[in-house]
Amino acid sequence: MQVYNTMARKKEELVPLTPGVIRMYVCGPTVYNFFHIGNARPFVVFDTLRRYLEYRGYKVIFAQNFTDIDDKLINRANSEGTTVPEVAERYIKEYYADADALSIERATVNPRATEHVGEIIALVETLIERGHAYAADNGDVYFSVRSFPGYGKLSGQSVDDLESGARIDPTEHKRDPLDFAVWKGAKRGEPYWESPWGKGRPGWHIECSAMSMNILGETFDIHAGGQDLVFPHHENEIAQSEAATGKPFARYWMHNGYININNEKMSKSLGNFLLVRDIAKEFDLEAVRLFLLSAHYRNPVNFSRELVEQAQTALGRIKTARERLDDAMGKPVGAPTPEDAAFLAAVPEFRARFEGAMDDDLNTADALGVFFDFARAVNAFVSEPRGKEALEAADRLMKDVCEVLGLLQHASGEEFPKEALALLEERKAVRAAKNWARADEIREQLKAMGFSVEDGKDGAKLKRI
RNA sequence: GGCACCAUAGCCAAGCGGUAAGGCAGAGGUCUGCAAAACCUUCAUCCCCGGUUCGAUUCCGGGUGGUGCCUCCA
Repeated sequence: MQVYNTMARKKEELVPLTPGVIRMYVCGPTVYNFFHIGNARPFVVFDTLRRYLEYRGYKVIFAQNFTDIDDKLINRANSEGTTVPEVAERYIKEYYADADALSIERATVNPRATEHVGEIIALVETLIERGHAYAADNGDVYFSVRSFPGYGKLSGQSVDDLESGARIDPTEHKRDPLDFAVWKGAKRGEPYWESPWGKGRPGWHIECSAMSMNILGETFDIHAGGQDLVFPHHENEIAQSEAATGKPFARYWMHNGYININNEKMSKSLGNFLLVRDIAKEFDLEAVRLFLLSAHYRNPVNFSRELVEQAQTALGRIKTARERLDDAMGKPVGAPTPEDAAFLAAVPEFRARFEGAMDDDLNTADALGVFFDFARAVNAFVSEPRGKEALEAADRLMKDVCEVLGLLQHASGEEFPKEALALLEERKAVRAAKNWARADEIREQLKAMGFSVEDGKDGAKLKRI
């Protein structure tokens, strides 16, 4: 599989450190609120990468952190008159609720910064010992950017260019404006941990270094996140980690593009961010997932209600193909036909095309194109009774593709209300009697109840609209 | 100023040297009591100008028009 490595600025063959095992780390949410659609993109994209790697037979050790201590949590706790752990606990729970609705699989590990403070302190101590960090007199500890020669290698910035644009916050005690905090001395009323530099808490960047290296090792395979994390977050992670260990940190850096809202950048400062929780009130989040996968992950995408509606309709196509295949499997015909043989021969071709797309830097847009081609072939194929073998081959590919893309993963065993079923029965009777007026009336009634009726060869089917 | 990115049909979006995937919307048709769903058919020479090449949407140069990072942010 080829993967675009931000560090190399090109696609590279993904070769894991340990054959058969992929160790990957994705920067997770700061849990001070529900997460927004912009957060959702990396979660969905790299969940899909993880699913595909597992489909390919890798054992994937997937770590995604929760940042559960920082200014935003402290502010939230203060404004609510509650505590930081209470805020964190609440939004971690809500993270899982939204993630589940987006069919994002649970990570192998979800480390929390507050559970790794000991390791963070140890890492800071190492940096100080090695001359890469220094304690300021206010209890802060800063990383000395100019002590690490490779600084800027991920983002392609030179230290001198950065220097000219840097600002110095007068409340900080840096020796160099480029330096950044790896440990923050506690201010009055803030949560703190005891450390060799007094009471304080971890800086943001150091958390990810400490957690990723502790869980995945000093060198691991993939580190991923949103494009906006390239600088400074990931640049700083590299500096801290490699300065401390003297070894390469992550081997492949993957970054997803932005989401715009109605053609406008979504950002905290603009205040136009859209919570996944709110989108879920109007749309099936699986449609949102499909929408997110319908463009290549490195390209920017624009989010609008119209586009999600399109995705929702497209998702319906896939659902229909799945249902039609299920129906056909319920009553296979005995002897294989030439059509069966032809279809059976075509299935591996679809699979190969799908894998080819995914192998090419996770080209989910292309892969979806293959999937829709396949769905059409399935729909055409099952318009007549077919042999078991061909149907099962279709079923396996359909399941594999859905599993990799994380579509149609929600349990569908929904029950229709009794009244609806009774109306459907009545309609069957009046249709037999060719009472079309009453039949149409019932169809309207069902529509008002939220169901559509589709008359097929084997009777009518109810569908939730 | 430094570092990157993008420009493909009404909308969204792949492709990136050999003559334009897929989805949504639209048109015609098959099926249907009528619909719906499904299927079939149909719907683009790829921002502009140069260059390289037998051949360019695809490579190079120059424009034009957008965007991002360099500051908390996925």
